[in-house]
This record gives sequence, C-alpha cells and structure tokens, in this order.
Amino acid sequence: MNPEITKKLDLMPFEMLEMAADCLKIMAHPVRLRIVNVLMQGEFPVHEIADLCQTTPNQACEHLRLLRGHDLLTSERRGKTVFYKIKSPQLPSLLKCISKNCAKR
Amino acid sequence: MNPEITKKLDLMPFEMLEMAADCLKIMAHPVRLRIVNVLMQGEFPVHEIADLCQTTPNQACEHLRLLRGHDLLTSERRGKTVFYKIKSPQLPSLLKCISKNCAKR
DNA sequence: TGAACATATCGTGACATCTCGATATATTGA
DNA sequence: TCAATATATCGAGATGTCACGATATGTTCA
Repeated sequence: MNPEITKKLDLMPFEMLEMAADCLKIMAHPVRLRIVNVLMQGEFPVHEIADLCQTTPNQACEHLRLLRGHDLLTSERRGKTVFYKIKSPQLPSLLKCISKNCAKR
Repeated sequence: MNPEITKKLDLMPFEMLEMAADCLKIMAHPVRLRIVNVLMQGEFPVHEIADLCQTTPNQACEHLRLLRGHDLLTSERRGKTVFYKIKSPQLPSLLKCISKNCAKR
C-alpha cells in the first residue's frame, strides 16, 4: 500500500459504514420500501398498509415491527387499530434518493 | 382499503421497488461501501483495495466480483494486476446520499 | 518451462433472513 | 363475559449471505 496515495484518500470511517450498511439492510426489501413510500403520505393503520403493500396483515406487522425497532417509525393505538407513521426525518429523503439512483437500469 | 384514499397516494411501482431493494442489498455491506468510497477517488488494483478495506485479497475479490456482476464496476487487467473502477454513474451520488441519511443517529 | 506474484473461484459450515401458518394479545360492543 | 376485529408474536423450514481456507487461473521474468 502506497502511503502517499493513501494519505490523499478521503475515506469514511468504518464505524459509519457499518451503521450505513445496517440501515441499508433494513431498507433492502420491496415491502419495506413500499411501507415508507406509503407513510411518507400520512399515517395509516396496519390493515391498510398491508393492502397497499399487497401483503398479509401479519407480514406487514413484522416489517413494521422491524422498522419501528430501528427507530424509523412510531405507532399509536387508537381503539382497536394501530396507526404507524414515520419517525426518522431522514427516511423520506433516503427513499427519494434510492428511487433516483437505484432503480434506473 | 378505501379507494378514495388509495387513489390519491403516489406509490412507486413494485417492479421499481424490487430493483431498488436488490441494489440496496448489494450496497448493504461495510466493505462494499468502502470499496465504492475508494473507487470514487480513482481506479485501484485489487490488493490496494483489499488493504484500504482492511480485508484479504480474496474477500476483496468476491466483493468486487459481486459489484461488477451487477454492472456497478468494471475491471481491466494491465500486466499482472487488475484495476477496478466505477461504471455506474449513480453510484457516487448514492453513496453520498447514504452517508448523509443512514449514518446519523 | 517453472517459480513467483496477482487475482479468481470453489466448497463448506455458521449464521441471518424470509415466509407462512398457528397462536396470542388487545379492544370494542352485544 | 363472549364473540368479533385488529395487531402482534412464535416456530419451523427454506433460502440466502458471510467468511475462510484451499485451489485454480493468468502473467511475468529468470
């Protein structure tokens, strides 16, 4: 490894790359992307999210739990139904960027 | 599902979300993120990429093969060494966006 | 040609993720 | 309280990903 070249390189710290990779792993699922896409437009109950994502309520539940577990969503129960909405403010811009840069080929 | 609400929603097609999810799966690894980070700054031979990513040459090889297999990188042999560089023009902006939105928390 | 170096691929076991059905919990109203 | 509805969780089998060592290929030069 040439230290004169290495020194000039602008490298993100590995700690940051690991956090980013974890975040990407969570987003790397079409249903979860669709959930974010839906929740960018308001808060929704689980059964509607399931419909809009063309999946079953319990599948939707598990994806929602994962996203909430990573602090990307929050939920609130009102009566029998539980409403989910976006918590992380970076989530919408991340999805926009992904749709711009990932899906064109 | 309430069609009056559904109609108003702006949903990305599932086909696109699946492509995006595949792309994210590929990027969702700290070493591969570092590889992109390195190659954003020029072309490099495998052994240097391995050093800069704190991994072994054969690990680097496999990650490079994966990235090249998805048309994100190209390689060129010059003598004994093989140089890799970025092929997909969206890759740098994707990494920038990821670093901005994924790693802050 | 054969040794040395650089890269690439293969095989395997460990581990994570996905999906699905079954079951559990929470809330409401009869 | 009991049934109905809405969410949530669990368990198991299938599949996928990862890291590692072993081996293979390609290139140069003595």
